[in-house]
This record gives sequence, structure tokens and C-alpha cells, in this order.
Amino acid sequence: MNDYLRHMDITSFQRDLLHWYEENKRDLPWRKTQDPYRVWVSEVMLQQTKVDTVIPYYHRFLESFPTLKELAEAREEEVMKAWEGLGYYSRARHLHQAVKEVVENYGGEVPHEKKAFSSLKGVGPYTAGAVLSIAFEQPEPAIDGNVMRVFSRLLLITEDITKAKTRKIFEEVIPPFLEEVLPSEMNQALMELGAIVCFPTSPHCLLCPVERYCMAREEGVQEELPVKAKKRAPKVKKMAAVILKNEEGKTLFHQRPDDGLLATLWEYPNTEIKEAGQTKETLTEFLSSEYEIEAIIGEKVQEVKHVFTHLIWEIEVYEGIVKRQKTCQNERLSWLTLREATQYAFPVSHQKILKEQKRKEESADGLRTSK
DNA sequence: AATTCGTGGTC
DNA sequence: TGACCAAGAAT
Repeated sequence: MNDYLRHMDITSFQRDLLHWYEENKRDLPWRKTQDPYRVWVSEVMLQQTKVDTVIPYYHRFLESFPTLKELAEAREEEVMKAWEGLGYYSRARHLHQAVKEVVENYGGEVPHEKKAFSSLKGVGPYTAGAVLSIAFEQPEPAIDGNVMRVFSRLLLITEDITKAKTRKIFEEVIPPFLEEVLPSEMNQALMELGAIVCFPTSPHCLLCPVERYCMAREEGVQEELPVKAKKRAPKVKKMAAVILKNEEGKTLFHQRPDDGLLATLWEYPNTEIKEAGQTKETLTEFLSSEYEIEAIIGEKVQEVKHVFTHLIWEIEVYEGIVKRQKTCQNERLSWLTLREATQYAFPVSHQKILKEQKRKEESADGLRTSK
């Protein structure tokens, strides 16, 4: 018997939590179905992402790709465009790859064996547990940040939850809570409690349906849990980007590498600025050596800040005119009209540049046509 | 095991 | 206002 559960009346806990869940659960789009494809899509979008952010993406994504087969048959470009702005873009590519595997190897039916489903791209221990329990009623724990917070308080688990090892404790402790109930309900009830009552700071213990079971509350240390190591401050990178136009009035865009940060997304040509005050020179040299394009860099027209988890870009945006371009073709470069560019997925920082360029060109158009 | 991967909202 | 955080996975 697990020592953490010594004083826990699991049956009563289940009754109280599930009763509360039925009365208080939010009406979320992905709770209207147990279709494994839709559950899967929602779970991938919800990784490290707030419910309010996901909802519009969830609707648009399923409008574009209503079934697993239709997603599998879609072009990756389309999938990335549907994910544009949601972040962690490898989620989209992995999901796309994974549903193709499902069509290829499982006849288009989402596999309900843990081993098979877990082997799919982008499906980790949380997503496997969530989809298998919610769509297939399998008694698998779905251990996310909410659930670790709830259980760390409930059972006074003081291990650092940012450490991979700590996860094992939760995997040991949670399965008994999934016995003799609907796993879909229990897992979602635990997450819902974390989401709308058992907040990271100032948990609403007075509204908590399972307060009487909570050991952290008993000790008055609910605010101190869970224990998490602090992460270091992100580094700042000074960047410069250029809105480079050719004689046809088209703009140069670049597709980022297939792996790494913002993989495969499109952007304005840009480079890191290592010496302050050398921005124009650095851009000119970058275009010449990297793309074999001779250009004249004009004025700075915009500043954009892009904050990542582990990195900050401070981007200075310049205008530029191309003088000469060698015939050498770079697969990842494209001269596009602004309308053409909107078919491609951009990271938020470059969406801001695109939006500003559009605004300026439209106001210039307006001036011209009104004369 | 420790890093790398986005973005937007909150206090 | 800046640190913190969110239904994590891959490497």
C-alpha cells in the first residue's frame, strides 16, 4: 500500500469530486464529444496552452480538417497555417505525421492500445493518458500540471515537480483514483479542479469540494505547493530584419529551417546584430553572403519584440531595395506580394511586421486613388 | 537530466 | 512591469 494514501478515503473522495464536477464543469467544445480524433486535437492544442487561447483554434482547425482522414490528406503548409500563432509548432507537424501513420498503419482508426498510441509522433505520457481515458474510457492517468498541483497539495508531495523523476510518484499514487469510476470523468474532474479552484497561487480552498481530504490545507501550506525549481532568465538577442522589395514591388520572404526554433515558418530576412551601430552594414553583408543579393538598406521603420520561453528577440525592421540578384536560386527564398504571403504561416513577431507593411501600403494606395 | 521548443494573460 | 504560468514532448 502506498504510504501517501495511508489516510485517504478514495471512494469518498471520488464521490465528492465527481459530484462537484458534474455541477461545475465548464462547457468546453471538446467536451461535446468522445470522438478520439477531436479529443486528440484538443489535447495537443492544450499542451502548455490556455483554454481561452485554444477554443478559436480548435473550431477553425476542425472546420478545415473535420476528420482524421482529411487532416492526413492535407498539405503541411495548410496545417501550419491553421496553427499560426498558437506556438510550439512541432505539435502541428507531429500531429500531422501521426494521423498519416494512423491512416497508413491502423486503417484510419485511432489505436486504443497504450503502446501503439504512445508510439505516435507528439504523443507523450500525458496525451496518451488523456486520449485513452477520455475517448476510450481506459483507466490511464492523465498527469499534467494541474493534476500534479492538485495531488502535491492533496497528499503533501514536496518533491520538485519540474524534475522528471518526480513524475513516477504521481504515476504510483493516481491509478487507485481511477478504479470503479469513469476514467474520462475522473481525469477531467482532477484537471478541472486544478484549473478553476486549486489555482497555483491563492487556491480557493473555501470553494473546494475535497478540502477535507487535503493534507496541505490541514498543514496550512497549500500556497507553498507544488515545489518548482526556478528557471533562468531568457537571453536577449538583438536582431535586424529587412522589408526588401524588388522592381516589381514584391517582397522577399524566407522559410526557416526544418528543425529548431519556429521550424518551417516564414519570415522577413533577418540576422543577429552583434555590434551595435553596425545594423545596416550587417544586413547588407548578410543579404550578400547568405543569399547573393546586393541591396541598399534604407531607414528603420519599426521595432518588434518577440518573447520566447528561453529567448528574447529585439528586432529592428529596415526598408530595403534590391539592386542586383544572382540567378542562384535558394529554395527557401520567395519574392511574394503581400496577398501571396498570407497563405504562409508566420511567427507572431513577423506577423506584426507583415501587418504594418500592409497598413502602410494600403494607406499609400488610398492616397493615390483619392487624387 | 537538462534544454529546447511559443504565445498571451495575470498579478 | 516583469516574473510567472498553461490540459508537455522531443532530444
